[in-house]
Amino acid sequence: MIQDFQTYLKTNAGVTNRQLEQLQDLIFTKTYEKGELLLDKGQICRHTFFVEEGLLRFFSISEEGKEHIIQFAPEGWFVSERNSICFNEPSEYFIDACERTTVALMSQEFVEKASRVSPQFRMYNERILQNHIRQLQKRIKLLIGSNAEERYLDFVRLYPDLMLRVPQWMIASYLGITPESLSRVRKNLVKG
Amino acid sequence: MIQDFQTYLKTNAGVTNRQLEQLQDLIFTKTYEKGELLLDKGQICRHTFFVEEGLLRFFSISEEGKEHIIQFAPEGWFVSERNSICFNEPSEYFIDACERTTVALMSQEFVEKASRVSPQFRMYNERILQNHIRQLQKRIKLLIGSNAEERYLDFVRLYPDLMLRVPQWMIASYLGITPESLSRVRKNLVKG
DNA sequence: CGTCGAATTGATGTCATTCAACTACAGTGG
DNA sequence: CCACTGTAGTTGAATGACATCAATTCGACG
Repeated sequence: MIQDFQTYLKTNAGVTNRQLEQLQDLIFTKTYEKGELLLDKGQICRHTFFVEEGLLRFFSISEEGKEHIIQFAPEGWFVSERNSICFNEPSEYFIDACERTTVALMSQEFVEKASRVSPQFRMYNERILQNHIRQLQKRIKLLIGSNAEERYLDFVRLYPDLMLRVPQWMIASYLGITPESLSRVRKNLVKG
Repeated sequence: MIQDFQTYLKTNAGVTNRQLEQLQDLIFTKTYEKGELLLDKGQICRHTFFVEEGLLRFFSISEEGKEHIIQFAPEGWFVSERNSICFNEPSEYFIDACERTTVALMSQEFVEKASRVSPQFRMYNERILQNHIRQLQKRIKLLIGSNAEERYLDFVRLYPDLMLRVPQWMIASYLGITPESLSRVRKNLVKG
């Protein structure tokens, strides 16, 4: 599936063709190979990424060297390191590509100009933030209130397609358990 | 400590006296007694609450009847159920007062008008959202990557004053562990 | 075919939960 | 003023969930 950035803005945010024209010179896309880093820890993050095709992964690495996946971003999703973008601090997180991925790059300049020329964009952008908060809160609720099995089932229900696209150990890392544990959870579900 | 809403907007968001004047008829405050509900599950949330004095608690209750605290809101913090406000859905969460609490009520009408008359307010409001997302991401990182002790230490470091204001079982509920476990974690820290 | 990473499985260990008993303390009513 | 009650917090013993470590299998790919 491909999700063209400008088409997305038109259909979902209600941005008009005229408004888009004014933004043309600030819209860039870029393709990253599987495994390639879009953002390294310590870097200042300059863009919000919109995924047109492929899959990104937003994660941290603990002192013991373990990866913890905070978020997946498939087609039609946004990711960025807000610490870094808003407050000009070095990133605490990594972003890389789980598959060959094409993204639209939204600089702060783009976001500001788009917000100025398109009230629809500004509104939609805020909606995105609100929605993101909802999701994160729900995830926290699951993490503090549910066991591995329930969290896995919720993941499957929410992101059925990701199931098929990401290796199991990444799902385990997203759920906050070990790959071995996830394997056993799955085994239990099949026979149970 | 008291955090007057209008003073807060002036100092932190850069809202001017003139702008505030235009908003006077949309600003209301209300005081809730300890234990009183500000938002019940199933209700539609009509306001974002700004805490002027006291302490609020944003939480859910599982099927087994256990409370899971998603967020605390002491003086100078905002809380709301975004599901409910933005998308007009019945709330999945509760908000209640841990202490006698005075809040400023921001209706959607207020937020919209304030955003119109005060670009500073609009910008600040967006910053609040961005910052909220940062925090939630950090909390998720802790929940999937750290054990009870580390999460507790992080909590103490981040919210030293809350330590003294909320009962231990609430902190446990926030950390995603049982009160008994938290008691043991604390015991270990003292002797260790 | 051989290699490498992903996934499974078993044995064992660790951390947190559960259940129950007990202490401490604040509030209530006699 | 003291007994009664309820809630918070602590502690112990048993259990359960998930982690760890090690061995094996599976499958993709050069």
